[in-house]
Amino acid sequence: MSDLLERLRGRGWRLTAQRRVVAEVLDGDHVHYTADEVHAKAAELLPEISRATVYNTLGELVSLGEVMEVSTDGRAKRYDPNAHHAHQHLVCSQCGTIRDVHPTGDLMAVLPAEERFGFQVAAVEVTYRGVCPNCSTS
Amino acid sequence: MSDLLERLRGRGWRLTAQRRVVAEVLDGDHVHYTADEVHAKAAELLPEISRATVYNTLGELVSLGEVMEVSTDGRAKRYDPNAHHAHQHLVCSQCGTIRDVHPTGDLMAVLPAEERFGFQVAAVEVTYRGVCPNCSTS
DNA sequence: ATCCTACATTAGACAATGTCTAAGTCAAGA
DNA sequence: TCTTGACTTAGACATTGTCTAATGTAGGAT
Repeated sequence: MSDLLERLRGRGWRLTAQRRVVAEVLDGDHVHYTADEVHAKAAELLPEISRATVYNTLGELVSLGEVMEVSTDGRAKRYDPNAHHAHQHLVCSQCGTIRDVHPTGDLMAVLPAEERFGFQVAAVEVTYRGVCPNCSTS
Repeated sequence: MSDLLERLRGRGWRLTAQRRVVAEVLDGDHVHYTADEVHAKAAELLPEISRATVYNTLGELVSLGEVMEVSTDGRAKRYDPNAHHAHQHLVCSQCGTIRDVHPTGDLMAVLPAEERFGFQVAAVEVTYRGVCPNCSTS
């Protein structure tokens, strides 16, 4: 993630303190924050950052393909910085914990041509749901 | 869908005009309405029906396993009455059209045990994304 | 057929999440 | 250092969903 900012600057991104902070919050593996969580954590580093800027910045990172948008529950969208490594998600039905997972095989190939209805299919998203070890013991 | 109401009455559901109308709106294949769309269509049949009742009724139908909740876009949830036939969804990235599709093979089986992190995995949801024939020609 | 009562419905306030606008600020090239 | 177009801000607004207290009613009991 450290070269993310350089990469974006190469694409004409103006480098501001706000964007730096948002990128810093999203740094790391297995990060799946909501926009408000990103805002809260960013505000610890840069108290005057506004909600609108966080939303704008997240939207730009998604458009640029640097961050994945995940909506596993129909509530707030979550932002996953692990966009450069294809993966899917495993979600706990009780506590909402999200793990990145890697199913085997070609998930696109299992959709037969006659089930594509003339669509040009470009992507597949998979969400596994279950109960995590923490929730199943308590 | 015609025996849905009977089935639910057998489970102790009180049969009201409002619930009848919501069930009628959801009748059919390839239906994927939002709660507000259901409300609008229900209000054509029963003008005084309230939003709260539609939300309540949809929530109950989901709990009872008669209707599936689908969130393909992080916006409004959609309600799919085709809950008794396992299927997945193919969504147009441009116009949002949703088709029911049936991938081959066992989607659960492609998640290796070492990728389950101790979860008891119960369900899998797949969303294919692409451009529909209508949008790709225009 | 009528009555009772627990369950269902209603209007509207409230909550959560996301979008937009107009005014002020600033990064980075000239 | 200056300038300018891109960025940020506060807060209004929009969308979607939830909750509450008052009122209505389905269906069993009589």
